[in-house]
Amino acid sequence: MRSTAEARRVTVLNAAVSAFARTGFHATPVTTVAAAAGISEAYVFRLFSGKLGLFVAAAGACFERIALAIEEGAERAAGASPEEILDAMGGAYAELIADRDLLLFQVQAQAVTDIPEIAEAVRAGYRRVATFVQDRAGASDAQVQQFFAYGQLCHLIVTAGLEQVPEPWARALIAGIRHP
Amino acid sequence: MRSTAEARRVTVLNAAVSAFARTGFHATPVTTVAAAAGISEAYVFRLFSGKLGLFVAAAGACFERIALAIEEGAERAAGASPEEILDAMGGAYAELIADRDLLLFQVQAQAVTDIPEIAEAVRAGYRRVATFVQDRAGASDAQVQQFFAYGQLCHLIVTAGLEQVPEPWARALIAGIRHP
DNA sequence: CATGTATGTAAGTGTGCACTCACAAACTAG
DNA sequence: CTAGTTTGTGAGTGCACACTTACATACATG
Repeated sequence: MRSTAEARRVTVLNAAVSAFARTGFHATPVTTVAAAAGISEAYVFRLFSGKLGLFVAAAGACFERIALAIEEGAERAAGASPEEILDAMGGAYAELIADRDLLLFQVQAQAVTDIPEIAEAVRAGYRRVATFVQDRAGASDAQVQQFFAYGQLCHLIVTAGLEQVPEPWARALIAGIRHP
Repeated sequence: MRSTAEARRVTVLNAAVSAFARTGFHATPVTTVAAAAGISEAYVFRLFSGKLGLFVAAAGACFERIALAIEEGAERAAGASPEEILDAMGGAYAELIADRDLLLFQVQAQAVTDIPEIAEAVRAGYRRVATFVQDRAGASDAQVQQFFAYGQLCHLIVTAGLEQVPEPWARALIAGIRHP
């Protein structure tokens, strides 16, 4: 035994988040994930229940990492006002998605919510993050809503590549957003 | 000649926006679009330059309809304050995406921006809408940004099916958003 | 060492789908 | 009527990819 199955699963999930982030569920062959993880395609199918199971597990890993980062951000602003805590959470999130994999994976997951298992995974992910933001920051409904609205705006900025667009409309959409 | 090629193209594009909205670029066979348009798959390939050409043309049609709706909304609030014009535009947009095809198509398009032609089509679409909002409403950068941020929040609400979720975090994200 | 179990893979199999081609029917122009 | 153009399709072709099966190799335990 070179490795335990559980350790392999972690490796594969990291590769899966990256691969699915780039090309999405349907356009990402399992072979690509397997190659990135350094194992055979057949073994991926033994470790996860089909491509769908792999994607759902990757979604879990993705939101897990997001939730952890936001919790960490909240730690740094412990005891401050809701606005300051939200700001710290936003900063932690901005740092986390600098490499774009986690952001793009969310976009890809939202695009395949016609598959019920994925829709449920997406809801579960946002449930975890949203309830935490609401409880931990002590933020109002409107503040939580705003937090997620501008988070979703980041998705547009990154997928459309607006950082590279010098025109005024693009600059307006980017203005003040951290790190897209 | 039953119909002219140009008329067929319009029919096919309507079918394409609907079909791609539901299952996305990679998971939507051209056969599905052809069947919905009532013609053969082979003829779709003659009318458009491949599946990619069809998707890009559908994106054009999608943003065209969005732009028209927003312009119409602006008409109704002609001469009012920026806030009121933005509100009228938002209302017109909310009406338009009641059937969800146009909203879901945008989500699907954003998910396949790794294909350069699609990325450019997405940018062109948002360029048109954003510049119009900015110019016509006379809105500040921050107002335009907010307009799009809450528009993107609608994408999340619809794809994750949050209207059906009774939990507090979901209610907070939906609160005050028109018609999702 | 023998037996059992977990880790790992090479080599298929079947299917779905993008795209093509040869051909047909309708319409137009002279 | 004939010749040419446009609209339209049925029947392929080839390839990519999800998933399986049979088999190999490492490690543990008695």
